[in-house]
Amino acid sequence: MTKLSADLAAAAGGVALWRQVADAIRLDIVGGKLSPGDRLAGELPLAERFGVNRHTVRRALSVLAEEGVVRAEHGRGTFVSAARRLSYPIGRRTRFSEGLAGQARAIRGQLLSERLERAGAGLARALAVRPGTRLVRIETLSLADGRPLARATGWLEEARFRGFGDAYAETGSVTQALHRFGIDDYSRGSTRISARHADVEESRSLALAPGAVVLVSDAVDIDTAGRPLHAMLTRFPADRLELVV
Amino acid sequence: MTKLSADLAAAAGGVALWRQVADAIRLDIVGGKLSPGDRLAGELPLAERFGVNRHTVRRALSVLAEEGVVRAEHGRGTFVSAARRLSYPIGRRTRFSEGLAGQARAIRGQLLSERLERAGAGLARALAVRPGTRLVRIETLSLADGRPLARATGWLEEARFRGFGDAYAETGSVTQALHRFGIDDYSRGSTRISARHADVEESRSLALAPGAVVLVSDAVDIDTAGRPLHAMLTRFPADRLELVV
DNA sequence: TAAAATTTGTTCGTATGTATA
DNA sequence: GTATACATACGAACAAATTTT
Repeated sequence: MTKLSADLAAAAGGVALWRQVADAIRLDIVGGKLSPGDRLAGELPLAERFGVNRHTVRRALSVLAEEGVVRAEHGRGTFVSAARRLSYPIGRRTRFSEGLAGQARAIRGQLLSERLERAGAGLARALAVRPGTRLVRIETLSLADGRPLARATGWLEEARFRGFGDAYAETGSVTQALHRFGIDDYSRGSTRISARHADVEESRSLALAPGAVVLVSDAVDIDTAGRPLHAMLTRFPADRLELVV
Repeated sequence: MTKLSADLAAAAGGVALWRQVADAIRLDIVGGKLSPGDRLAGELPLAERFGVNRHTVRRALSVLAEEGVVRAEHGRGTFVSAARRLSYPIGRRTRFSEGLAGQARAIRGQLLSERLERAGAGLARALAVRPGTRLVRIETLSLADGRPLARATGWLEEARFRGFGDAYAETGSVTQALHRFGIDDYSRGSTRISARHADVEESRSLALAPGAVVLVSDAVDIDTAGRPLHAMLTRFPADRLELVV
């Protein structure tokens, strides 16, 4: 492991050292190098490894402790408490709850808000409608065992899906809400994946560590005839979830 | 757009305000909200929009100017110079250069280093070999029109692919290097996608903006019989590329 | 049981970076 | 450009809990 002090302090101007150290340690944990129950190296060895002061390591560890990723025990050491990332499979038949079944118990989605919107150029192309078409827009949050796993924005044609938000709110699932509108089966059209820093609203709703990274999936679900049903922009916390293609 | 000062300064401790402002503006550009040639809002309106001091906006813009994303013209304003993200298609037939053909002209890969390694538990499982098997490990960098687009680490069984690094160095392409070893066709097995902050080495080799986000693809290529050929861990700059499934 | 070594926790001081007015 | 307030990072010491010798 290279030193951070000389290299990173210069390389990553604008990002505090304690945050970089915290990110590096969290990566070891969610990446599987360290398992729940494992004891981390001592504060001094860690400070040595990253080339920073012990205070800087302590601050990083205290942040990770607040996140619930590690816990410190006076006189004994610091231990890993959280587990590794969940895997969310993406393919032609992509279903959120089914994909995570077996990895988490209680998976449910909640409706944050619903409103009407006119299709702009991009959405019109994605949904194969004329620009200006009335759309239902829903904002949702999905949780697994109480932990936020996805923050999504969805758009559907209002003419066909008036009241979709209510259906989602009651069922907690896109698949079941679509079922209420007579869609028995659907599949995934395209999925575009990118990544960036979480914005303010995402940090809050996903209960994210400050400055965290989100995976962004920009996707369209289509019916069996290939017609677009549902465009969505989903943000996943990158340290809790990975996408499997 | 919400204010950053009150919300983010508290929410994203450890990340300087000028960096958050720079990231937000860069996102508008690579996300397509602003196009090359467009004029950015003035410094004072921007300061107002983000709820920060004008000096803070100036620092953000000067960083973006150093990256080559915008250029400031004395007395006229600040203009967008860089283009939006490239799209890299991922599917059963995934080929790096083919996937980007049409979006960039000169695409080539260069070999950074090659060495021998013994398979650990994870690699052994991915390549379907016994732990301890001798592997060729190659470190590569791919560029499109001179801009670094991917930093990859690849592993292949040494018994079959001795000298793979040389073949890659000469051809600049995995597909062509495999061809030299008698592999006429191959396809993509699994692909796991995650995201995180770039580490020191990645920041350097990909010429990344400090504190940047990388998309990480952990994938295995298989031959027509379904046997694993090539395990790879590829890091893409999230603000230059998106993955399309 | 007792002493020594480890490890986390706390308190000073000082220098530099960040952000505002 | 200057001044001010706060966050960041380092260094040295000491205290308290725990394990090892």
